[in-house]
Amino acid sequence: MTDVDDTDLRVLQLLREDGRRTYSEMAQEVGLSVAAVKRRVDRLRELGVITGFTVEIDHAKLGWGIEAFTEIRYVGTTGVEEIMRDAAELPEVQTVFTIAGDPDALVHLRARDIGHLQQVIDQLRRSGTVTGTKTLMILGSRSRKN
Amino acid sequence: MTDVDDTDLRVLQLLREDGRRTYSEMAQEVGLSVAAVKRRVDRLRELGVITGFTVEIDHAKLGWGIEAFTEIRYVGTTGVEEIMRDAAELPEVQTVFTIAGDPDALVHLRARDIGHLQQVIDQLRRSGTVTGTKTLMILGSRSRKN
DNA sequence: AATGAAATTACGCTGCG
DNA sequence: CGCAGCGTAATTTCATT
Repeated sequence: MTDVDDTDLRVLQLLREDGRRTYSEMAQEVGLSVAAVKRRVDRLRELGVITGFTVEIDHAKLGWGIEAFTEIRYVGTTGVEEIMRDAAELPEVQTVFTIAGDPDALVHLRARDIGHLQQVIDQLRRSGTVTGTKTLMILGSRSRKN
Repeated sequence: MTDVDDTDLRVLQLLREDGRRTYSEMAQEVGLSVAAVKRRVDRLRELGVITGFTVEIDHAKLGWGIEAFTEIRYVGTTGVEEIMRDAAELPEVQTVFTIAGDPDALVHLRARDIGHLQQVIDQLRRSGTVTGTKTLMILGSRSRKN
């Protein structure tokens, strides 16, 4: 497959913790030169292991305090591509997961308030071939930090 | 609460697209000086709007091709903190979401293969006060890129 | 209070061994 | 992979509105 060694994994780990880490800092951590670390990161990008870098945002602080998952069921003729396209259009949709079995999709949503959430769910239900939804309200979450 | 203006939002958007963008590049985009953009980013970090930066990884390319959500139900006496702690221990657990109602938690998992996934689910079921699980296998996903 | 310009420091990048 | 040199970016300071 792809040959990624332990040093690559350590570099990835360091970048997961802080995606803006400097090469110099990582070089010290893994005991290589700055150039060597840069070459590894470049290579991981070319391999497609690293798909990008991004900022982590506290959406609640931006006034988007509501978070939910909505399970969606579609009529049997609906294709995966169609599901993805429909749902991923809305700005409130964080991620669309297509699922094997039941439900057909799981959509991660963010909204300003409950009213806004209801509006988004209504839009999802209206779009085409949806037969039903079930929404799970998220109270909190914890991602692995280390 | 927090005053975040349109320029801040544009900077956040630029950092969402590429978390390693230079201040110079963003400065040109938003029509401010490099120093002004840096100060805004620093301020957004202090406000807690920006919680960090990270790398986006194609886990399948690292041999973790299996992705799933597992809904978990607990006995009535189980507290939220306990749920978080138990589940977030495992390295296969990406994120633990606590849910209002039924189920009690939704856990985003990654594993190397189906056998590995089953092993992880068994561990979750064993840990303490779990009364039942239902696992949704993820076939694909699409996050909002723009 | 937030900005831009300038100066200093640090880092990114490339070619060569 | 490391080293070295040059260009670019980050960061701090200072002056301005």
